[in-house]
Formats: sequence, structure tokens, C-alpha cells
Amino acid sequence: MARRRDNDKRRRILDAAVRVFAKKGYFGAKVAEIARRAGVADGTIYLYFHNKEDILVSLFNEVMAEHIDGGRREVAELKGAPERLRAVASRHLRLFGGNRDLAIVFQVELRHSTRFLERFTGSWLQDYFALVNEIIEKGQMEGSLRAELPRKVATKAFFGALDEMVTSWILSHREYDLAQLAGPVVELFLDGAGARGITEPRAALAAVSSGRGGR
Amino acid sequence: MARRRDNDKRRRILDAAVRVFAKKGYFGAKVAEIARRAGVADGTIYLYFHNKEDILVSLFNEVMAEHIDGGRREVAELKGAPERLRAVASRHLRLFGGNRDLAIVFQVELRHSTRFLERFTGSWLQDYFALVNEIIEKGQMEGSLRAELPRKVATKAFFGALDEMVTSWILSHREYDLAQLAGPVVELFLDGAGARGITEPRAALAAVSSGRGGR
Amino acid sequence: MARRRDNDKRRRILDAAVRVFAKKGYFGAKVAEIARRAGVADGTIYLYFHNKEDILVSLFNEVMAEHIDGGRREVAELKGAPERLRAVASRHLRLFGGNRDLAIVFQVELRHSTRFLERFTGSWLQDYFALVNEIIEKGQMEGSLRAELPRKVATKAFFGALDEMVTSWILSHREYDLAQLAGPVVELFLDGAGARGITEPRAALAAVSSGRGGR
Amino acid sequence: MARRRDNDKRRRILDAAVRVFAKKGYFGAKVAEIARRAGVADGTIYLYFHNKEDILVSLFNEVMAEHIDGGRREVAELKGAPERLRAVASRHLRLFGGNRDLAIVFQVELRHSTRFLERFTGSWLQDYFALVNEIIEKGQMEGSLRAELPRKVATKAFFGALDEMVTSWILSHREYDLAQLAGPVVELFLDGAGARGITEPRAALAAVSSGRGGR
DNA sequence: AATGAATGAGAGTTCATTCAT
DNA sequence: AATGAATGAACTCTCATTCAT
Repeated sequence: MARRRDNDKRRRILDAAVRVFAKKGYFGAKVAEIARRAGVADGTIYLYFHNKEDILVSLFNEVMAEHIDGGRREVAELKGAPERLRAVASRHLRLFGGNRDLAIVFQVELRHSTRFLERFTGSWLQDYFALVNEIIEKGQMEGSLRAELPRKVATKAFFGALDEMVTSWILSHREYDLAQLAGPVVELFLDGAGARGITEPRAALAAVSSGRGGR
Repeated sequence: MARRRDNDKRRRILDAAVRVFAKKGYFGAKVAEIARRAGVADGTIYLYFHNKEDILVSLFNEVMAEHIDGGRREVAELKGAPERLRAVASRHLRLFGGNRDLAIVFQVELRHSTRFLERFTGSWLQDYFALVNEIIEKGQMEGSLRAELPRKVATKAFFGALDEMVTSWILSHREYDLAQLAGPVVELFLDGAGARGITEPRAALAAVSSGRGGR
Repeated sequence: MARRRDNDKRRRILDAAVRVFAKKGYFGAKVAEIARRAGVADGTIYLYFHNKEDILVSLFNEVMAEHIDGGRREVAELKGAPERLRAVASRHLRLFGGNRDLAIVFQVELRHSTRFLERFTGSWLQDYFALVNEIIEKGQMEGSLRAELPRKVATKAFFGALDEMVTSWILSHREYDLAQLAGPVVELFLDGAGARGITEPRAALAAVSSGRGGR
Repeated sequence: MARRRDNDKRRRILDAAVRVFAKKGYFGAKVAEIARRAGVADGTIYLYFHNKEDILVSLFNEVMAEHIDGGRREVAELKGAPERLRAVASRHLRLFGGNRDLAIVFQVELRHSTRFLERFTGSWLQDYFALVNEIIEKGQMEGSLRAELPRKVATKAFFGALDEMVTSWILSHREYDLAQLAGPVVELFLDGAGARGITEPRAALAAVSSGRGGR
């Protein structure tokens, strides 16, 4: 079952699935159409996947495994949380910005049910969060990130921001380069939206807002 | 009197729908079950809604109309972008934190298809974004937010962060108060995650801002 | 579920099912064809039956409940095992002889799987065997049947003989009255095939055969 | 040598088929499983059999050809209908009693459709009936069986009784020796179940036959 | 002769929606 | 206005059979 001869066929099915899931949605996608687009018979799908859901799950697992692995390797070679976060953001936005159909499947189909969302969250999303969390933690230790930062909230906010960039991009009818948003997003994440000081515009505000204390 | 009964029935159907959609997902939810839970006959549903999707759409429209309206009124009474953003965030997290089923439906079912997501994004999400965007714009004019901030990115990041808080909360098995995350999220949004160190370009400011004192 | 309005519709489905099962066999019968013949929509079948198998099971249960009940009542009014066995045999052969399709379904479809056969045997066939067994037991007590007769074997042999008459009749292309075989079958069962004696032809043999002894 | 290997493979397929048909039923049995159990590839089955049904048909034909042939030879060496019937019954019950899977296939799968039953009845069952019929006819001529006996009915009743013993044995969860029922069945067939009492028409005979002593 | 990956027709069942009452 | 029995289109998955190797 694992080692079927035609590995290319499996790939063709997955590619076709991305296209069809993106266009029709998981429930609207017919297995027969995936088969047709992949150039195989309906039944052939079931030689490579247990069932329709398994196609979607395999898609996630394989794309994500590679994405996170690559992310870890890339991050390991960089110094400092800012650079690392920039790398993660850029990688995230490039992954989806380079393949609109894949983006749609991940942003939309991934969430088509609580059960599915849970499964997804419990597996690779956890890894992804762990990666970001580690970067933040090290950033705090090295002093590039604020020590009192609540890490969990920061991780979710970082991911949530990227996630929303992708979703907005999918739905936008203007064609723009998703990846170029990596810089602004990371900058906003690092510097915040608030103004600061007088000489530099942020200074004054910084004085005011500094009273917030502990929380 | 007849009108009153009608509205009550419509309300019961919507309430039942939230519960069933949250538990089974939109596609897994059977109209018959919604009817059963609402205590009406299957056919009665169609006296109040055009079809299954219309139930979900009506749900969104009505909840959101009230949510955004209330948000606008609340924001109008506050001064300064920071306070306003805090109000929006708090309101957002309280809405969902107070009704897990509603949260599930909004976080999950809302996104079950590109078509649905588009429809949703094109209507009230646009309004929501407009509200946040206005707050940011005014914040920039009044000087509380950085003038060079890219507004669109900031709006999406703000929403994305809140959105991810809700999604994580739904999936978390620990019971915690979602609304209490409003403060940290807004703070992070305003101040950013980066430290204001010496070797960093923002060194001078960091020294100033450390004196910021209580809000 | 139990009390649906149109009881006639249920009957029509069962009648159609007998015809279709008889012609095509259980596995060859399509639910759609049963629906068509019953003059209802495909889905309607499932308002009255859980699934395809339930149609067949219901058919058996209902026909048999009535058949055995009637048999018990008829037997209760008769005196002596011979008369009673004659009544049972006659009833059995009339039931199937009067409805070839029903006979086919019972002789053939009933046995299409071990699981099905077991289910059937464990329920009404057991009742049927019990009825015959009781008749034999009383016959032994009243002296009309040989006391040393192994009752279980006799019961099975009696049923097996009737059963084979029905099966042969179904497969025979000559049209003959199945019910008229009741007399010969019961007579054979009671008197045996062996010849007896001298004055009456059986006498001598009886003497001879008596030597067969113990075995 | 090649021939030998072939025959062995064909035999392995048939053996596997008996096991699988018995366990799953004809329709539930998958050709792939038969192949797996036989230790051959799926496609290999089709080098030895035309199709799935042909496996079942071949099974019947081969088992039955040998069974009836052996029966004829055995019968030819015996004298008198009683002994011959006893031989047939014993052989019948031993065949199945010695191989539960084979019994299941013959009792159950044989009857899975009218078409199949007809085919089976038209071929070897006819031969089997002919064999029994001949024995009875000769028995009538030699005087051991009642001359007025309706031969067809008697043949069917004899077979039906044996058949039911096998079916009951398959379904019984108690393990008992099926072959030992040959004696009782034949005795019942020859002597009948009826007592030879005083008030009964066969009174005189009964007195005689009572001397036959216990079985 | 043997393999086993590929085929593709086929059917049971569900369920949103309708409409006669 | 309300009912709920009836509808029937639609779709996943299975598996006997084939055929290139």
C-alpha cells in the first residue's frame, strides 16, 4: 500500500485535488472530477488514498511537513529573532503566494469542520506554533524581544496576522505579491502600531503608554 | 401577536441552527435536526428561510449587524485610537467568548467555501475592516499611531490576531476567559514585540519609553 | 417510524419486493426497481424500511408470524398427530403453492448467506420446529406415533421433506398443484417406505426388517 | 511437471475458495481474497477459471462428480434397497460432516439464486435423484419397499430429510457427528413415524412389527 | 505462465426541499 | 401558518476483470 509503483500517479492525484478542492470546496469536489483531472480512473484514487478525506489530509501532511522542516532549517542558520521571524513570515507568504489554489485549500478547506480543524491544529499547527514560540523565547533571552511579552499571545498574534494576510489575498481581486507583505507584518509585529516620542514621532506616546505597568 | 409568535419561531430556528451547526458543521447538519431542536416541522423552516444556506447567512447578518453597530456606537463615545482598539478587541472577544457555539460557527462554518467566505468578506467583514481602518486613520491624525503605518496591513493584522485568539480558544480544551486576552493583544499591537535596546536602532527611544508610567 | 400514515404504501413495497427478489435474487435486485414497481420514489422505501435487507427481513417476519400463528390455531382444533401433521403440511404447501414468487424468495433468498440463514433459523424456524415437535410429542403420548421415535430427527425430516417439495416445485417447469403433495408426504412420513408383511404386503418385511436390530 | 504444478495451483484456488465462500458467502467473497489465500496473484485465478462464478460451479461439479460416482459404485456392491439407502445417506452425511466449510458452501451458496439453483438441479442433483429413484424402484420390484409408494415424492422426501440434517448441523452450535444420523433417518424413512396400534387400521401389522425391537 | 496495477460501471442511501392537507 | 410524508438527484466507494510487462 505504501510502495505502489507509480509514484507520479499519486502526485498527479494530489495536484488535481488541490485544483478541484480550491475551485469547488471539499464537499463540492467530486472524486470523479479529481480522477478525471489527474487522468486516472475513479477507482485508481483508492489505490493511493483510503478515501476522499485522506486525499485532503495527505495534502496537508505532506505540504506542511516539508514547509515546517524547511522553516526549521532556514531559521537555524539565522541569527536573532527579528531575522528569524522575517524568514518565517516570508516563507509562509511565499508558500501560499506562489500557489493560489494551495492557499485556498489551506485557508478554507482546512477549516471545514471542527473535527478537521482539531486534527490539523493538533498536529502540524502545533509544530508551527512551537517553532515561532522558540524563536520568541530565544529572542527574549538574547534581548531582541521584550522580556515581559506573553509568548503564547504573541505567537498566536503573529500567526493570526500572517493567516489573515493570506486569506485577504485570496479574496482580493487585485493581483499583488503576497510575499512582499512579510516585511511590513514583521515590522508591525516588532515595533507595534503606536507612535513614540517627540523627536522621532514615537517618543511622546512612549512616555504616556509606559505607565501600563504589569497587567 | 401573530407577528410576535413568528419572530419567536424564527429566533428558535436560528438558535437551534447555531447549536447544530456548531456540533455537526454546516454540511453535517441536517435541516430536520434543526427543525426538531427548534420544535417545528421540517417544512416550517422554509417559511422563514429560503434554504439551508439562508439560515447560516441570516445568522451571520443578524449577529454581525448588531455587533458592528454596537461597536460603532461604543467607539464613537471613546477618545483616542488605543482606547477604541481596546474596545473593539474586547467586544470581539466577549461576543465569542460568551457563546462557544456561536464562535464555532463563525470561526469554522463561515469559511466552509470560497464562495461563502467571499460573500461574508464582501459584506460585514468589510464593514468591520472599515471600522478598524477608520480608528487607525484617526489615530494617525491625532498622533497616537505611527503615521507611516501601512493601514491595510495593520487592519488585517489586528483582525487576524483577534481571529486567531478565538480559534485557539475554541480548540483549546482548557477553559479560560477569552475576553481577558483583549488587553495583551492590543498592547502587543500598539507596542510591538521588539525590545528597545541600546544597540538596536531605536535605542534612544527605548530609554525614554521606559519611564512611560501608568495608564 | 412505526406508525406512518400510508400503511398501504408499505404493503405495496413488500409486494414489489417479493416480485423483484424472486426474479433477480436479493443481490441482483435493485432498490430502485422495487421502488418503481411499488410506484414510489426511491427514498420513500427508506421511510418504511431501514435498508434493503430490512425489506427482506420484514417480509419473512410478517409472512411467518402469520403462517405460524395460523398453524397453531388450526392445529389446536384438530385431534391426533396424523391429522395435525396433515394440517401443517397442507398449510405449508398451500402457502407457497399459492404464491410462486413468495416461495422462491423463501426457498432461495432466505439462504443467501450463513448470517441470514442463522437469523432466520434462530427466530421463526425455531417456532416452526417447536410446533412440529409438540405435535410429535403429543402423538407419542397419545399412542399414534411410535414412542421410541427420535423427535428431533423426525421433526427435521418432516420439515426437510416439505421443504424439498417446495424447492422441486419451484424448479419444475411442469405446473402442478403443490398442495396435493401434502397427503403423500404425510403418509410416507407416518407409514414409511418399507414394505410390511404377507397378507398386507408390508407384513413380511416388517418381520424381516425387525432383524436389523441394534446397529 | 508443468501440468502438475498447474493442477496443484487450481486445487489451491478451489480450496481457498471453499474457505472464503464459507466464511463470507459468495457475494461477500472477494476474488482477491481467494487469490491471497491460494497464494497466487489475482490475475492468475483467471487463467484457471473463467470468472468468479466458474469457481463455484467447478467446485460443485468436481465434488459432486466424485460423490455420485462413488455412490453408484458403492450401491452397486450392496443388496437390497434398505442397505443401499443407508449407504447413500451415510455417504451424504459423511461428505459434509467431514468438511464444514464444504457443507456451508453446498447448503448455502448453492442456493443463492434461482438461476444457480436451476443449473445445479438440472445437472448433478438430477443424477443424485436418479440414483435414489433407481434404488427405490428396485426396492419395489424386489419387495423391500412398498409397491404403491409414489417414487418421486419418496425420492424428494429422502433427499429433503438428509438435506435438512446437514443444514441443521451447520447452524447448530453444538458439535456432533453428522454421519451418525444416517441410521435414524433411513429407519424413519423406511418404517415411518406412525405407531402400529390396535385402533389404527394397521393394527395387525403393528403387532408384528413391534417385535422388531429397539433401535 | 504469472503478475498486480489499473480500470470503470454500478447501486445503496441521504437529505434538502416541496406541497397537499 | 403549519405540517411531515414524499420526492429523486447525486455521489462515494467496491471489486470483478483486464492486460501490459
